[in-house]
Amino acid sequence: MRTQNYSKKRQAIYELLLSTKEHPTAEWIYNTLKDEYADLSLGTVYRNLKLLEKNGMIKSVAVVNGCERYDALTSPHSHFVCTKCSRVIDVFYRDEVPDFIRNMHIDGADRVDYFSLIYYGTCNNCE
Amino acid sequence: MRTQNYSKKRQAIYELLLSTKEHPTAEWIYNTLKDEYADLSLGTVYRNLKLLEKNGMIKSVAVVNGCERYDALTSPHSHFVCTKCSRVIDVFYRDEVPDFIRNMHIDGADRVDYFSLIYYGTCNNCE
DNA sequence: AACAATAAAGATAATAATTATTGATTTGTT
DNA sequence: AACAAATCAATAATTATTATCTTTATTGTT
Repeated sequence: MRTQNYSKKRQAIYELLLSTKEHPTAEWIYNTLKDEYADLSLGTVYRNLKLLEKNGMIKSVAVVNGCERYDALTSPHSHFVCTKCSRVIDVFYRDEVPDFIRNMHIDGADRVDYFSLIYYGTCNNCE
Repeated sequence: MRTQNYSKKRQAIYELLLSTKEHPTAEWIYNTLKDEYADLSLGTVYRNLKLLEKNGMIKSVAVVNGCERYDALTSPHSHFVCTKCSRVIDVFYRDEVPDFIRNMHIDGADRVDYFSLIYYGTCNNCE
């Protein structure tokens, strides 16, 4: 039987995403993995990110400076984006918040599937 | 005296944004205005959007399908994005929501300046 | 283990949105 | 009117991403 994720490189991309809290870009993943996989190509990274996203194994959490940022942590949480260094940090909300937000009436919407809550500001590293 | 916004075209871009709830892209603005301003160029639209944004007169509210969407309504509110037709709809939350969110503790953040809350789903038009 | 079928990859070209450059034009001030 | 600064159009350049196409890797079956 053919499993969903049998290729070495796809597996490496997924595991790298699982192991980091960087919420990396395709470029970052490519640069990180090309030491181990010398023949890796950027197109492969993009292709597999799209594929993993479609399978629900990873999520695109934000577009920062025109670059898509990915996360293998798919449980509901939000993010903080540093407007100086573009760092993306996980934010876990208390249970009440999603309910509060979820009950919002939206005029013109037929069905709400999900929402994205992103904070912007300055991170610790940027003082 | 030279006011901040004295050029005809910049004024037209700003007023168009004020008059619509489309949350348009640069392209949309360009196409809408080029009837009246035959010699308008797309670069001018981009340049002035950046400028108006820097002046705080407009806001970038989301990136939908890789396109930046702008809004002249700068009072705090959030948005609904239709994942089928890319329509962007204003969502006005109760006053408590910002407070509730603002009190959230974010580990790694030094200062939170603002946040963005975006809902995704299907709009009325897309049934 | 070998083979054929299929999936995945690399290399490269193509898109698409946005930004930068440059030289001409408009605007406000003297 | 003349001058300087701001703005613009046109165009070229960037940058992130996607598509194409040929080759290589992986899998299930014999």
